[in-house]
Amino acid sequence: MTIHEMAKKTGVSIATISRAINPHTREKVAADTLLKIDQALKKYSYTPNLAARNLRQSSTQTIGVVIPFYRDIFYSAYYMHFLSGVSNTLEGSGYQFKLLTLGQEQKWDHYDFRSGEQVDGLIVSLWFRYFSNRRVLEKIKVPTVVIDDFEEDVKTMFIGGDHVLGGRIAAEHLYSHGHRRVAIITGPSWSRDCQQRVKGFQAFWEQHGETLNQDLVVGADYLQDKAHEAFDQIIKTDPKVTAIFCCTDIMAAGVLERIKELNISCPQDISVIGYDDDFIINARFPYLTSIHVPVYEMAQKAAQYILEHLKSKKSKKLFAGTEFLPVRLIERQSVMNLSSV
Amino acid sequence: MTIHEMAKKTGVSIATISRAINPHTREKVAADTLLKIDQALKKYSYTPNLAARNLRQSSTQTIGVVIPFYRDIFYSAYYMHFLSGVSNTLEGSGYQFKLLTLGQEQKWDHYDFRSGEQVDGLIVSLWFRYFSNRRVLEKIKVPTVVIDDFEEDVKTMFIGGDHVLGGRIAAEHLYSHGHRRVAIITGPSWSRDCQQRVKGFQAFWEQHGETLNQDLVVGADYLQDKAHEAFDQIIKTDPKVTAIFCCTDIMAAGVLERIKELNISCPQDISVIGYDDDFIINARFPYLTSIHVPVYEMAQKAAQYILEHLKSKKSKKLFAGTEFLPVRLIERQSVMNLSSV
DNA sequence: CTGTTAGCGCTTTCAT
DNA sequence: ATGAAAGCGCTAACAG
Repeated sequence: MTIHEMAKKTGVSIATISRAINPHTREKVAADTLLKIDQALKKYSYTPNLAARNLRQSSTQTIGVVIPFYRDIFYSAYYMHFLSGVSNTLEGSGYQFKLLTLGQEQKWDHYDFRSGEQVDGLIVSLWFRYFSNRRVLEKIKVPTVVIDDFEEDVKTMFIGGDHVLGGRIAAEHLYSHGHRRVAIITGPSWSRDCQQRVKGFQAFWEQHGETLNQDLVVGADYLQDKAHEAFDQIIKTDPKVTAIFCCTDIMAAGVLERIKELNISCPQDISVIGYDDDFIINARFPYLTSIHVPVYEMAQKAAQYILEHLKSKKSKKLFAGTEFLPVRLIERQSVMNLSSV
Repeated sequence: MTIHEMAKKTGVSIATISRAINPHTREKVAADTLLKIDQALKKYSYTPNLAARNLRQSSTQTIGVVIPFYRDIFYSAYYMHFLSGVSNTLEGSGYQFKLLTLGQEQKWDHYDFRSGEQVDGLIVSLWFRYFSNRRVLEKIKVPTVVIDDFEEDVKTMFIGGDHVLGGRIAAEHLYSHGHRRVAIITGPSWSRDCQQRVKGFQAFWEQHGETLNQDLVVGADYLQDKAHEAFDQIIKTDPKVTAIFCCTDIMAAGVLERIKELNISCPQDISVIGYDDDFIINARFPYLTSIHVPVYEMAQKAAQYILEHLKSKKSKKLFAGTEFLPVRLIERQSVMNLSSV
């Protein structure tokens, strides 16, 4: 069923059919003609050929979602929340989303991010620096919003969590619970996210007249196993540490495991606070106090921005800006209140 | 950059450019011309307009993946494995995949599953009967493979787990560990999956001269909470039950919770065997013996079938058939060996 | 080996 | 309010 066939069936021209099937031109066709056409459309269950439409309009009505596609990452619920957010805001907008999975960086080159090509807009998750190649981002020619981590000098919209705030919140929670000798387990050095968390934490700490022993800020590369060692090192450096701020739930999980191995207990002997509010980790250690990052909302916002930009075709140039959404503390039972003792 | 512009730049015709950019026609172009063209392509970073190509070839080079998109479901790792499987087999095939999320059934009507329209093929997950609307499936005009659950009379390819086998394996495991008084917690009555599991279990049981008290086969609607009640009912019916086969890990989790509440222990006091080998549940109850369903492989196979069918354009008609992949026991520590006592 | 040409199905001026 | 016609960028059949 093409538009031509429909024209023949109804005895009008293809132009009229076209007007009838496009919401914004429907009013230009007479009511009775419309009726006739609609009936025929239903009768022959006609649907327009999108490729033709896309070609003609140089747009695809789909926005691409780029995420790294490795087992470990993907199985965290993080991207599920992310996809839900995108999906739900796109629903009913007339836009679809297409998942562009990103195995190796080289795959980027296969995509050509021009308008009307494959996608009209893009939401890119740059959780891992590995993938955040400026050269690639600069090639993109459609409105893009970057999630999670960004390149300072690339002009795109960025939406992320306010991790300075997160670090601050963690610090405050520990501080208000009477902890003074604390340690931090952070991620790899390139991780801007972790830097921010640590920064926020330290800022609070110093503002309250405490000094943080820099030897107690140890990295564990986002790795659960490495957190074991990090914990050992911390304990060796200062056996009297009462709390550990882990920049990632996965590393917190490592600490919790190690703690169990060593037959000491959390929070009685030592407090732990995580970051990410990771569903999976939370299933294993349902008592882990953590900082929740609003991925779902981030995704929603990202999709909304792109939608708005696409609909108001005023400016051709890509928008830019950064937005940091507040994170919040999820208090569970892994932090001991020392003050009340 | 269009093909015309490239033709002008290189001084050849658009036909030659077209030949050069399509792998299967490259050999028809002279080596030196090819060189010249390739340089120009790179220089101007030309990429063909997919909409035009799709229109011309009536194909989209993308296959659609339809999954229900509700928070609870989506956050189980099940669909992550599923997507990984699809993604990985599609990688390098020239096909992309597009995630079609399915909120309300009505959304189906928005999609028009004709070849060259939006997708060239379809992988549909019908985990929930709710979504499996025959009318809709029959509308689909591209090669389709259905995953998880199927309509008996709709002619499509189906790939699922062999759940009769799964039930059998569970039964055998319990039996060989000396259990004779057992109960089953099953899903909602419409669930074909659960029916099969129960069927397999019962078949084994009867083959070994045992009779299964039908009052001990209770439903819990796939719900964790309802499994609490189901457990209570079982215990009330027969306090001497030694093992429970749960048709779903999520229901097993409910049982495990209830057991803990009642201050009895698994497997010492009662054995539990789950089904699905659910990552999330396994994080919480790492000792739960369960039946693993090879989702990843199912997805791979589904993608492969579609790919094959698409590449050999011999038959236009959709293929059909059913394939049940073997499931396997993942033995952990929730089943007590009564024989060795 | 290369070029010319038709046309995929649609939207959109421009006439009427 | 409707129709005629151009053309989006590409591939494939045909001719040379």
